[in-house]
Amino acid sequence: MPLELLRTPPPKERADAARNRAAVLEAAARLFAEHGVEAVSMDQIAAAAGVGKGTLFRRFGDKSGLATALLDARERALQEAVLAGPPPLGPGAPAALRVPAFVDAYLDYLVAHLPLVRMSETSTPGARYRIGAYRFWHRHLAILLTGSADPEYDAHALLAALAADHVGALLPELGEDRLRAGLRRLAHSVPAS
Amino acid sequence: MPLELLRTPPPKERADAARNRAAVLEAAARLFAEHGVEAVSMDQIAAAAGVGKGTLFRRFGDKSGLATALLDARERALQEAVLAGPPPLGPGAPAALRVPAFVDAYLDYLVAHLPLVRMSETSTPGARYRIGAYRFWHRHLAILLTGSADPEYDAHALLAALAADHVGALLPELGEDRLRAGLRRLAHSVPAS
DNA sequence: AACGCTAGCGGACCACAGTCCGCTTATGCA
DNA sequence: TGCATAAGCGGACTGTGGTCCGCTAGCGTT
Repeated sequence: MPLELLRTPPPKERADAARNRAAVLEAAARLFAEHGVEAVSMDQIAAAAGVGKGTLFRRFGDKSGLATALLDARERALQEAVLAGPPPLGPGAPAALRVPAFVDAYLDYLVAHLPLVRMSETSTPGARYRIGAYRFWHRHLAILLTGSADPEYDAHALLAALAADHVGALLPELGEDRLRAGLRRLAHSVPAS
Repeated sequence: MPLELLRTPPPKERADAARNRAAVLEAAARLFAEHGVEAVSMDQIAAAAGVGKGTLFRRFGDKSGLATALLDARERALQEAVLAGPPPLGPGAPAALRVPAFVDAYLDYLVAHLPLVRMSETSTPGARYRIGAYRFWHRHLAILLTGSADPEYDAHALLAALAADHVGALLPELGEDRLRAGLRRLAHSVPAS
């Protein structure tokens, strides 16, 4: 789903469109919370929002786009904490501390919203890598990993360990603490290579 | 998809069932090669194999199960090379060499069959981690990584960097050589932590 | 206030994955 | 060779994601 569907575009939005968008997001949030992301169909969401199916899809592209839109506020908060928040997550701390801090914070975000993130990442093959947020995190990490033989690759590798599907599978198997510890070690060892 | 659908089970298979299985695999291989995995529907495969849709699904569970079955021979060859082939991929070499050798060999396998592996891994959330082959590779790596603070976790982390979706996204972006180099560095640095 | 233009609407429609169940037929046994 | 049984078959059916296009109504203009 193209980025302009997720951020409000300069050409201002018509009043009914804005109303519908809000209604859809509200209905989706309610239904997802109530029945689980997987169990709710787009038809149901459209009906609950009092909106046609076409509207739903034109606005959000597909189901994963809707999930991404619902996550947008949360994700943006994390992005701002990284860009301008207090260290070590924000700027001011050495990279060796900022990388683990990011991994930690992102894991928090992930466990708090796993089903939604999973939906937003795994609907279509490669969807994760096309989302704007992925590019943001990748860029952030690549900059912190300057000094590695290939910061770009290492950033991708670290993010692979933070994929929703991966974390979702490991969480029940290893438990959150062990997962977090492993991730921290990884965050520590990757840039050292 | 349960494992018993993929390996021939002890209670021997009826003759027509065997014929149908072969016909389906052959038709699927041909259609996939001809039009691409994504572009072929289960209906088409059933029709081309001269078989009912029900047969198709009873035998292979779902589309990802069919992909897995098509990969089975290749994957098993790799497994045998790891279990009993010449070092450094097979036993006899030190773990510090066997891990990169595995990563290398698996990447070869992956680039040779990306669309099929992708289908087998990403059809359903978490599918990858339920396939028998994943467990095999995980176990193999965990044993080689004895000495790490958490071999189980590190094995998962290394496999995350070998996920079909991940490799599929990085291949066009970084190119195969850079990807392979990064992977090798990762294979080298992970157990050291 | 009336008008025209176009962004936006909505639900009929399509293709596809996956299920179900009454029928067929291979197989083991007498 | 004929029979009984259940493994196997196949295609009609369902629910879902996603598309399409003729109609509606918000908004800028005069």
